[in-house]
Amino acid sequence: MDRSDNSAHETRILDAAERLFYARGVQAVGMDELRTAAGVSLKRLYQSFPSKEVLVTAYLDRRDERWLSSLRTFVGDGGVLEVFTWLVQWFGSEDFRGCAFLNAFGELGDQVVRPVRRHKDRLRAYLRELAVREGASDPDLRADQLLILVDGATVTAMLGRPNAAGAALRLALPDMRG
Amino acid sequence: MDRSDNSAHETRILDAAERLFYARGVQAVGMDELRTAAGVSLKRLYQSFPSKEVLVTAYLDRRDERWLSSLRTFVGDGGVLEVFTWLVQWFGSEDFRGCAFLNAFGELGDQVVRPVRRHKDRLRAYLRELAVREGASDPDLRADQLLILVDGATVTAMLGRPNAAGAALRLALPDMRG
DNA sequence: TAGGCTAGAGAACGTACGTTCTCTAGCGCA
DNA sequence: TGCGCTAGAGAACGTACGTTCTCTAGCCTA
Repeated sequence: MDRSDNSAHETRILDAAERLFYARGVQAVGMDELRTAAGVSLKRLYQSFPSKEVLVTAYLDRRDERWLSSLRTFVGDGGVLEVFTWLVQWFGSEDFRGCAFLNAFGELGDQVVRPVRRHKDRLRAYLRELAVREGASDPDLRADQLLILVDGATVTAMLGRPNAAGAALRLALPDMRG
Repeated sequence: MDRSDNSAHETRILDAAERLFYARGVQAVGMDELRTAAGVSLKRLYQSFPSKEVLVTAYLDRRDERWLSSLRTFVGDGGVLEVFTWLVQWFGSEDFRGCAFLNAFGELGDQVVRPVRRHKDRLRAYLRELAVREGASDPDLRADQLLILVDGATVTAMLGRPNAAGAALRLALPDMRG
């Protein structure tokens, strides 16, 4: 079995891990259930990821990559308005359950602080780019504020408030109409 | 042993539960460690709270009560500025580790959704009072926005950004100086 | 065809933990 | 003094789960 097959297995494992960990939390999902969902043997699962902790980190890192690049692609040359439009779509998706990174941190604490912080740092860096692009007078403050609005809207939406993204958008762009 | 002694035990148990659950998460703390920290026997622990799930709910409900009444007391006749001043103090406290309710929800999901939602509903109701008091034209929207700012600042502060409360305050009161 | 390598299925192992049970010491009271 | 009640300490039980081990079937090669 060659390298490309191996990474195909890793992909299947990470797909299952993301679906299950995000939907139900890390500790609620056992390695055995994960093996079944991924359709690989326990042996191969442990060959690909030598412990659950390693798998959790890999899950978060890949989610960071994909989540941010989905956002970037959607926003394109746009700005803050497009960010919140993307959030509305995300919040409305069937399996939305808040921020995977905040949830993981609440559950596992220091054990995942590195990938969680990395994700939020990268998100903030992107928001700072947008702040610069829109000509903010203090891009660092603006980035902090946008991060607060994105995370605040996300956790509020998680608990079922329908209009979280809209309310946050009006704080981000107070001069908007509508 | 009479009723008042019993509730003294419950207080000791809830004190230990709050300290340990908040600091390390619910699943990371076993009933045995909790018993030791509270200084009661396992038998009494289970007499007071017949299962861990019941104890977790009681912990959250009591924290809701105390957290909100601490905020209310501090704010007094004041307004949004005082809310964020209180947040700054909270964020700076030694054992701050984000919002106990959001952390519990990330960890336990539907199992705690009732007390978590209850807490956020009560917080939003209080913020709506403040919105009315300050003469907001749309108190419901204003309450949603303040809730987003409070929660957003809390999770951002949890991950180590120093000025979260300040940045949020400037969104809440854009005309503030300083 | 024989031999050995690989991979999968799942049994097995060790540990942790929620919950219950047992044993004993002390105390109130006849 | 003897009896019974209570409470505490911690052993014990059952289960779940992370991780490793075993067994077997198939396949590649000489």
